[in-house]
Amino acid sequence: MTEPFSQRLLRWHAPHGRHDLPWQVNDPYRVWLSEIMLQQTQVITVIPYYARFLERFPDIASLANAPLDDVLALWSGLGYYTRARNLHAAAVQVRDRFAGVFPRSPDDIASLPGIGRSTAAAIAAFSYNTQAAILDGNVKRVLSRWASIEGNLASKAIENSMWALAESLLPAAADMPAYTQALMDLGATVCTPKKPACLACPLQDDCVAKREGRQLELPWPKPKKTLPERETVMLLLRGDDGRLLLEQRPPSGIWGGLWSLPEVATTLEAEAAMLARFGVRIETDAAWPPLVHIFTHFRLTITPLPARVTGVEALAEGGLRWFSPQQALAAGIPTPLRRLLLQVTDLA
DNA sequence: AAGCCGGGGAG
DNA sequence: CTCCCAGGCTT
Repeated sequence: MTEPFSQRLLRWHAPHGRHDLPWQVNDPYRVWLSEIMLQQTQVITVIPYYARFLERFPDIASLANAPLDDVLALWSGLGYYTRARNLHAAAVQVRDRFAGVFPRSPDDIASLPGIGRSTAAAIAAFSYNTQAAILDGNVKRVLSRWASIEGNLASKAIENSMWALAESLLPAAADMPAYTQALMDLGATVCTPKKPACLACPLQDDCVAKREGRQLELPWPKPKKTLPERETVMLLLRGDDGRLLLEQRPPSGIWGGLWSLPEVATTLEAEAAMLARFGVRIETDAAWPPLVHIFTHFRLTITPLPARVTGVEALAEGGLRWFSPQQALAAGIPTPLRRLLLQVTDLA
């Protein structure tokens, strides 16, 4: 009779798991913040953002009472900016709906914006020893191999069965924090996508994929599609004092809520478009060489177009604002603009 | 059920 | 280059 799934994981985790990550503390705010930052983002990337964020917003109250722009500025470069918007909105809800105390039940936690079933379970398990299962990319890979689950992991049927399996494997409440961490660590360090270290795995004895030698065939790969190509022209509108004119983007969509350069479809229509949209007269110079930015779902070619503003009376309208290069770098801006600004400041 | 939403690490 | 990461929300 082999030891239960959870006990083998716990026994493996004690010597081989990750025990010194900065958010491994008994504080729901820090756990929550880390879980949001870690959504679709690797640990090594998150660590410096997490430290800066916590220094500026040490508790939920300071986050709830801060302007959204300050939150976005600290999120700048991390991507998926809806996470920052939801994080701020959720802090406000904790303040107003839960009297400033982070909620305890998974359902209450998942009622906050940006927190779904898996993230709510992780927060509750780490903070309150709650017996709730997580189901993230790591767990899906581990379970799909261990139980030899075929099919597209994104499909509803597969997902439902994996939730049920994950719930059935939970240990006693006191073991939930270590168990939840162990599952993540196993997926990140042993049951990896490319070269799983099955001989180091505590689940190798009853892993169906291992037994059948099909570790590399599971989980099924996501159907891939070719990246669409898009193009845009970003206006480098500089004032006599060297400042740049930025436009705040709409709340939803790419780079939602961030400050970026005004965009037009083509270099030829730049002057007419700026006049029509903002009542601003500009004169353009020669375009700079384009730079390419890769998203998950498309490839964006950006042509920087330097220009001068010749009529400034309408600038209060339309979400436009002057930024010095240093101010812009400290604001919530998308990564390609950060790269572009570093070129500009080098030239200045 | 499928699409949208960033950026970067790793191989 | 490709794959995918401590997913959730919208349609």
